[in-house]
Amino acid sequence: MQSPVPTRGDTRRAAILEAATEVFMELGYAGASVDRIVQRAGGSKGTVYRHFGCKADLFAEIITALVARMTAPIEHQRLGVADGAQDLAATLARFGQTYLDVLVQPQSLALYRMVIAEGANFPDLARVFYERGPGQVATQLADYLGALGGGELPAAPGPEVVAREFLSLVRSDLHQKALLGVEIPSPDQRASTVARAVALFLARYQPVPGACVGK
Amino acid sequence: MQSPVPTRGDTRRAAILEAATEVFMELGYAGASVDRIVQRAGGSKGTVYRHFGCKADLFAEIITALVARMTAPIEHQRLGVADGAQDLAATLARFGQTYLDVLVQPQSLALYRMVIAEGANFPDLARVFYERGPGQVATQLADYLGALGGGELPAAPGPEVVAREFLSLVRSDLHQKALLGVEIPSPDQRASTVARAVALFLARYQPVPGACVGK
DNA sequence: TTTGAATGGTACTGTACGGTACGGTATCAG
DNA sequence: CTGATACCGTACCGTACAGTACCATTCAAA
Repeated sequence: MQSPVPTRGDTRRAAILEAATEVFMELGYAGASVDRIVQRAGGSKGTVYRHFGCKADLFAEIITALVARMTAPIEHQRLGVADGAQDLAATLARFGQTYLDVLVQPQSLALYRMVIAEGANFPDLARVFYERGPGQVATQLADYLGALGGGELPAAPGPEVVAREFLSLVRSDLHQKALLGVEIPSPDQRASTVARAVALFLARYQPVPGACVGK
Repeated sequence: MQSPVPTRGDTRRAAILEAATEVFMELGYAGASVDRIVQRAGGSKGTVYRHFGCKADLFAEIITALVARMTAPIEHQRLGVADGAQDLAATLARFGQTYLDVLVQPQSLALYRMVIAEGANFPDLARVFYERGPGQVATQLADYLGALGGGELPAAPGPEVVAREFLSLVRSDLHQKALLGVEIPSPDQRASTVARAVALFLARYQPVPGACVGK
């Protein structure tokens, strides 16, 4: 990938990225000044512009890095079909819990706020954020559900739609409230929300064998 | 309420409010300059400051007005229990459809973006927005569901939680995608999403009489 | 018609920002 | 040791912004 021994430039670049990430997450793109970033990173303004060209490019690089960092714990959840379908409930619960925990952590909230706030000024960035972030998570879950086969889940609307339904149940309104700064949900709240999402989801898509399937 | 014949000050004030609303919704709070608002409203800068004091106060007044305007079509849906419970599906569908249509219209999206973007700088405003906006809608639906009685809906988690589950199903990920500017959902998409939300919701909470209630 | 308040137009102040220029200094390869 | 390159510190430029000051004009009430 890259040289194992970081040059001086690499160190400086990393320090600027780290400081800028913090400042951007605290103040947003418009609210963060380059001078403030330099102040936290140490060093000089010219170095920032030599490495990143302009404030917008620095921002773009940070956002894409943050998306990857945010989705990492979720993508790391390898949704194996081999476990068998009777573990569907447990798998969904685990996946949903990780998803929700990631969503409401402060860094994710700051990232969401930045992308939503600057979406009009950085349309490409907003698209990349969605595709590599929420969209990717939905696709991951959809692939798992699709691989389970039609035996368990009715393929009526396609696994993508079903996956998005589940994820929206998991988000509930906790994500919205957290985004607005109204309330950060407690771990208990999150756990019970996930549990209810799984129950509601399976009540529809995994009827007990022998039960009457409505309509 | 107020004098039926508007004074000159009233008309001027209204014109400024209208122009400022447009500019704020297009450019956000930080991106909108007072000069730009004056340019669109006509008149002079001094008049703006005489009527509203400062930019932040003007913004606050506009946000609260927008919340009321946004929720009006939803609150206007009087959820009557008298219709009987067999119309639960139709009621939910109608309510959910109105809710989703309102959510993805450009003005609502602009409002959400502004509040999320400036939530850190206007924490009180964010709280008011949530309580009088999404929170109020959820309460409205919860009151209806609660009034239906335990016969139809198991009061297990309380109607508030159940209402929020339904609304999150209706939002699905359409609201998120629209907020990010990735995709404005078509009327067909919205309708089918609402239909699926109702079906999924009722499959759990309104089992066909005589059917086996899982667990 | 007169009088006082509200308005329009414009110029202004102070400040903050993104970005650049430049001289002195540290780092590293040859 | 020598040269080239990157870095630091700082000063600077142009611009944009929120908010104020001032005066001529317009409006509405008496």
